[in-house]
Amino acid sequence: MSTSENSSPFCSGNKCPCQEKCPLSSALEVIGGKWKIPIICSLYNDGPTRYNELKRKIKGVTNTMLASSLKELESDGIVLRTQYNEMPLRVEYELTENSESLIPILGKLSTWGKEWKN
Amino acid sequence: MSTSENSSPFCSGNKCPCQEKCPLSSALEVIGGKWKIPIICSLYNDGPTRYNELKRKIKGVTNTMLASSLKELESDGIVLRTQYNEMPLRVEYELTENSESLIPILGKLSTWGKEWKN
DNA sequence: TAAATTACGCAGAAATATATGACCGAATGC
DNA sequence: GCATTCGGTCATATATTTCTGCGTAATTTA
Repeated sequence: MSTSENSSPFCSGNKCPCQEKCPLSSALEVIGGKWKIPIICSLYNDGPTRYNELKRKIKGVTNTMLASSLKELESDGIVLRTQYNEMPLRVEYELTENSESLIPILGKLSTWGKEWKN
Repeated sequence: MSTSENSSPFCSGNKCPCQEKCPLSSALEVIGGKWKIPIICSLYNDGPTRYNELKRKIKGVTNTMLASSLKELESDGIVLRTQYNEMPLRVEYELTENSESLIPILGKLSTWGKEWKN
């Protein structure tokens, strides 16, 4: 079987197994880690949420992890941080429009996960 | 906003943010880790492959990681290990039928990853 | 006869991810 | 006056993941 122009559905051309970073691995890095999915899920379910509210909702998360995960999600364009300079300070996190295209994919992965467990 | 019967597309009912393990996180555990995607990708592209051939194709992988990743994928039902008692020993790895439903989802995640990068 | 191939296993080290608990300054409620 | 809330930061500790290098037994190749 020659790896010609016929490219894999998820790896770039015949470069796979991935010598260079394949887009799938990149995508998995964005949503990987212990707390990213719970964060995305919570924001999707409840809309804009303040930091401490998020912390209360996501059981077990620490300040360190919540703050760093939010930062990564923000720099990856999944989460939008909005700061209102009231007193006390109000900061709200929500999903970006860009991330909307990700949700149905996660839904399918979730369904697969359910079925795969039997 | 009350979290009633209206359930999230990828988390189980109103249990999310995930107190119990959500199926999406479970799914991500199956394909997570540094080498799982390259392995799945290689097996998908090239079909049944022997251990050392796989090792040559997946650049940078060590015996420890390749062996342990293959074992996990096998116990998760993604990869099938077939041993032929010839001399020298021949062992072939390939994707299971069960895993076929996963491929198009990974494809979409990959597409998302590509677009997300711009 | 020596070297390479086969499919890995193992111990220990290094790198990365995650957790713990204290702390910040301004404001508010008791 | 004291504790709490706001949204985090920081240093350190632990846990998990991944890497390094070596070893195996049978067999084929040079």
